[in-house]
Amino acid sequence: MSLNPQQRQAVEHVDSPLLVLAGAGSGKTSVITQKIAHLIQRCDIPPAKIAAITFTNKAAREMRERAHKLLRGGDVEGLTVCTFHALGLKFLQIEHEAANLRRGFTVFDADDAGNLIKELLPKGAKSDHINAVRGLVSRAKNEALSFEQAANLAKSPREREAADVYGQYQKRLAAFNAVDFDDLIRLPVQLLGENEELRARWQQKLSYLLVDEYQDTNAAQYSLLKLLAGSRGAFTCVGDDDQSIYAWRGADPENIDRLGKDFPNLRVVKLEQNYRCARRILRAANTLIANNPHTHVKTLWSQHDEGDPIRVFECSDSEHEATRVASEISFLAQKHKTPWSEFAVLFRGNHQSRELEKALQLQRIPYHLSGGTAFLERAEVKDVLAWLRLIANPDDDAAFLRAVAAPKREIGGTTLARLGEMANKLQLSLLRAAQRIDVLNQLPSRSSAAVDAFVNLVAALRKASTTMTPGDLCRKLAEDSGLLAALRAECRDEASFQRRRENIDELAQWFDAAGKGGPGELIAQLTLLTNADRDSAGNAVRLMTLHASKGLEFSYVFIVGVEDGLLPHESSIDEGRLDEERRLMYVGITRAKRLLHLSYARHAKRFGEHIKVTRSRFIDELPAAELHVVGRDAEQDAVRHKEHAAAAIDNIKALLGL
DNA sequence: GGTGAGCTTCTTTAC
DNA sequence: GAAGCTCACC
Repeated sequence: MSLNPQQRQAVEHVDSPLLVLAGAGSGKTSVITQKIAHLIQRCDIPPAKIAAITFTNKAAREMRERAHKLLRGGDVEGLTVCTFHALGLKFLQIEHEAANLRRGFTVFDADDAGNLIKELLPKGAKSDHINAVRGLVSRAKNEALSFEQAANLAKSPREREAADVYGQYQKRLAAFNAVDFDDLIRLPVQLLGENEELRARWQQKLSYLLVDEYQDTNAAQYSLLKLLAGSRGAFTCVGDDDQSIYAWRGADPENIDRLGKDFPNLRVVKLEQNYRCARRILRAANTLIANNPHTHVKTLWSQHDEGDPIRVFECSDSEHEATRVASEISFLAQKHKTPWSEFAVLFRGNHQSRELEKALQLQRIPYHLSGGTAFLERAEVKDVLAWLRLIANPDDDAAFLRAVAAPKREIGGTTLARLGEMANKLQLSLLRAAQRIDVLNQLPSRSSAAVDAFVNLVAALRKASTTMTPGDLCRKLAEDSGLLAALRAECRDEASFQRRRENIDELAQWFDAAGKGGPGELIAQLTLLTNADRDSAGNAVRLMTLHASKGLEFSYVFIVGVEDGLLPHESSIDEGRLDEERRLMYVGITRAKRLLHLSYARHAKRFGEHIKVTRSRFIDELPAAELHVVGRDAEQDAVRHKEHAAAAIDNIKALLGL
């Protein structure tokens, strides 16, 4: 692993803050991992005092693996490689007292948070409205504003309303002994900002910080970086303004320029040699991104071959498109003897994966859907998690409400409303209120017996939790709560019951593997994970969103749904945010090492209706000379592919002896 | 208090 | 065209 002069500079410069402007495929992960090695081996910094921050868990895992490979053995003991959010969580778990949190506090996921906001708004509020408020609250938090500050800064009635909701929302979170994702950054920033002793201690704890995907930091994350780094400025930020694709969640690429102002001794290194893409792919990417305004001009170049032209598939509809992509993958994999894992299919929205999965299954191509939170969103997994949350944190009302109905135990809306009222009056959480005899006595005898039975069950499990591992607790609770029995009754056939049982078991296994920590700590970590991070993908075609693909590379990349309305997305067109959509396309294109496929459908089904579709304006922005458009005769091709698919079904039937 | 028929809304993107 | 929600009925 040899470094070019710029990369070497980036690795060896440690005397002052460093910003690395790293183009796509310019080897920035190598730079970061090599720099970790350099800091440990040459600068004698203990690994436990180094933190490398990434944006996705997937990226964190990959970097950790590469660092381990590079350093071998115990040299990496204690090294922190995680996301900003995971770092914030770790901080809060250690400093929970300063944050006014009790041990085992809950991290609300986006769903929990959304439900809570919905509750705080007048009943029957439109979902637009709810989302708008939720967005505004989140934005205020991403700017590390307290609700008082947000109220002072509010300009419109809507912002004032949101600030007001923000205040109530925080009160509820505090009552639940819970935080949300945004708090994982905001609270550490607040605490470090106002508590000098704490700040000094953490600055002492961490001697060097490395931040990947720096262009995606928001105001709160930037503050966190500054607070942790302190005046020493012992950090390296690596980023690429052309790959900034998270403005919608508060990322501010201006943070790149801010760095130079806040740290006048900042050193800047540019990495412009691309080691990934064939030249034609790189030319296409450069041409596309040239349509965006730039403050930092980079010119990416590559020593690779020209490569094949970029192929553009015109399809009749998304089913046709999926079938065609699957066929092409099958064909290329055989022709070039390439493992499946060198293929990726990228799309704009998660819902687009369905059709692709169907087509891949039909052609018996192994695939792995990454990103998304499908696993954690399964009903049975959420149920078990709700129980665990409630056991770890008796004030978690959201968990109470889910657990109490999983399975059904004769406690319905009326009883819960009554219980909620009394809990409110007594300023207690639902579970604590339900534990009181005076409260139970106010309920009809049948209901109070049911509630009492539930409370006792939780107490028994809670007691059990002190002597068993979280994994075993998981299994015990699924049994004792009656969840498994209800699941068995609910499922029509044995196979689907087994599948769902396995999901619960997988959760238990995750806890077994996660090792140390009480259930509360572990659930909090789990909440931050997405599907991609749970299991190794093995030799399978990767299916993921364009956002999730950032930082990865594949020999063969297919981008599907390259249509106006999808990519660029409708709402981005409406709000005039085309630049970010273009960067998203740029990210997708630059994932490809050898061959890039773009495809679009001419007809689509939207909300059940058929509509006509125009191909993406971004395709027209690509240099025509690098493109090879295939399948203009889409209708005829669709028929061919349907026949192909039918034949595939026959094959499977034959194999199964049907 | 639980259940199913019929209604609406929904599609960005992620920690 | 699915998932979630409301409301009437058991």
